[in-house]
Amino acid sequence: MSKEELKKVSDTKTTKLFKKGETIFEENEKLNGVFCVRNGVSKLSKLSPNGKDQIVKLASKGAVLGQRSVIVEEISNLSAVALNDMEACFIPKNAIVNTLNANPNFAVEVLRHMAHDLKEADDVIVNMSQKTVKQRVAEAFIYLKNNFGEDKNGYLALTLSREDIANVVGTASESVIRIISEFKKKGLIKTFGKKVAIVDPQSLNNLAEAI
Amino acid sequence: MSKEELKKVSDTKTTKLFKKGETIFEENEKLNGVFCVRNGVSKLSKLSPNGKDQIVKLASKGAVLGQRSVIVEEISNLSAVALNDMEACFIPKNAIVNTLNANPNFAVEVLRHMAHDLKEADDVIVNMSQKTVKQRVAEAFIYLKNNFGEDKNGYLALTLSREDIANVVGTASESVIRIISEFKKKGLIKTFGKKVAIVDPQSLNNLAEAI
DNA sequence: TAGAAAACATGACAACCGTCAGGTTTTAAA
DNA sequence: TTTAAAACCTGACGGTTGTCATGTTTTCTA
Repeated sequence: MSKEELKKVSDTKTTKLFKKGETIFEENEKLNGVFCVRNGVSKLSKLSPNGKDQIVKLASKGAVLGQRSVIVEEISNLSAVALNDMEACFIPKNAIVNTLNANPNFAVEVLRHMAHDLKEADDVIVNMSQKTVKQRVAEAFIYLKNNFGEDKNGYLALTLSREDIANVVGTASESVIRIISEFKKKGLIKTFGKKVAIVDPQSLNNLAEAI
Repeated sequence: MSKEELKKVSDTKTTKLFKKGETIFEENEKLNGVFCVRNGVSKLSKLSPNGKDQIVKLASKGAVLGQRSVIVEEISNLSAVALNDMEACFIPKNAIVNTLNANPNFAVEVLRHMAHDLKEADDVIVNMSQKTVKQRVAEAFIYLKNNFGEDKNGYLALTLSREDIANVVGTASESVIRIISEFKKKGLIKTFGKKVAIVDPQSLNNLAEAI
């Protein structure tokens, strides 16, 4: 969603706080507005019939949660949970709808944003179906580095539990744990508690992209 | 894309014909317009680094090909190939852009459509990552029935090669072949040449959805 | 701070699935 | 119609990955 356009609306709104682990909204919930992330990171996930959670997207500062469902006026197809303490402002549905109608450029802005999301989703589909679990874990680390950066010591700024990594990658947490220890042995990454640091980005990337 | 809105534009355009197997556009191609499917079915696929093609979507009558790329003004992230003889009309980029700006409702219509695609993509991600190949093949047959129907003899109206099914499901063609013969033995489906008919929809559905 | 709960870790094992290799059948083209 | 190519099919085999079981460490809370 357009930062400029949305800023006008969101600046008038108060900020809500969500603690780590708190649910922002659930799957199949009727949303009467969207949440604009000011701070922190949220996981957007969907429950599979087999009872496992699949994380579809990680949303951080600037991202808008629930816009898809609000626009098509459907119940949410995803649930949103805070991965760390979050600040987000709530924008009621009618504010969105009004702006969409009043400002023609706004719709196009939102459209562009959703088109981008759609492309990313296509990429995820290809990765999920064509790559091995090991490749996907490697890619997840690269993604985390590119999108959330590293702390002063070179560790990934966003720390996910093994379980969450498994839910991003679509595998079992045991597999993630095993792959992490394999990557450590090979000198591709290092860890400190739950934190992960990429040691050899080149090799990790080769592994993720290669045949 | 809105049928009403688009109809105004598309009716003024002549129809292009594509033979079975013919390429409509390729990945990384710069598109200067979109294709509106009048007849026939196209596969939209993306090449994975491992050299395999992943079919992301099947587009039939009423679908618009290339709109995502045209809207964000990027080169195409997918390639489009005709699965059978097709009729499609070409709508140049500027016609789209003009209509987007001129008609505020049009943008919202397109937005809704893209929001729908995005939800479907999310579902595909979950299926790909959480279901077994067997479940995905079962689901593919159900999908083909629901979206393209059956012929007078009860066979799926859209006949895909084993290879194409494999590319939809994200597996090897051998696996698809093996699973098809297993489904036949179990009385879930029957085949006639390349054609497939669903014999026991209930059991097939259970298999696709179950734990 | 102690105890409980959650997260992390590792081994064993079987099922799943991709690959290779060899066939047969179907399709398309000469 | 003959021939070549493509598609289909099956078996064998090994690597990958999910599951279960069990133990350790970390985190949370009373």
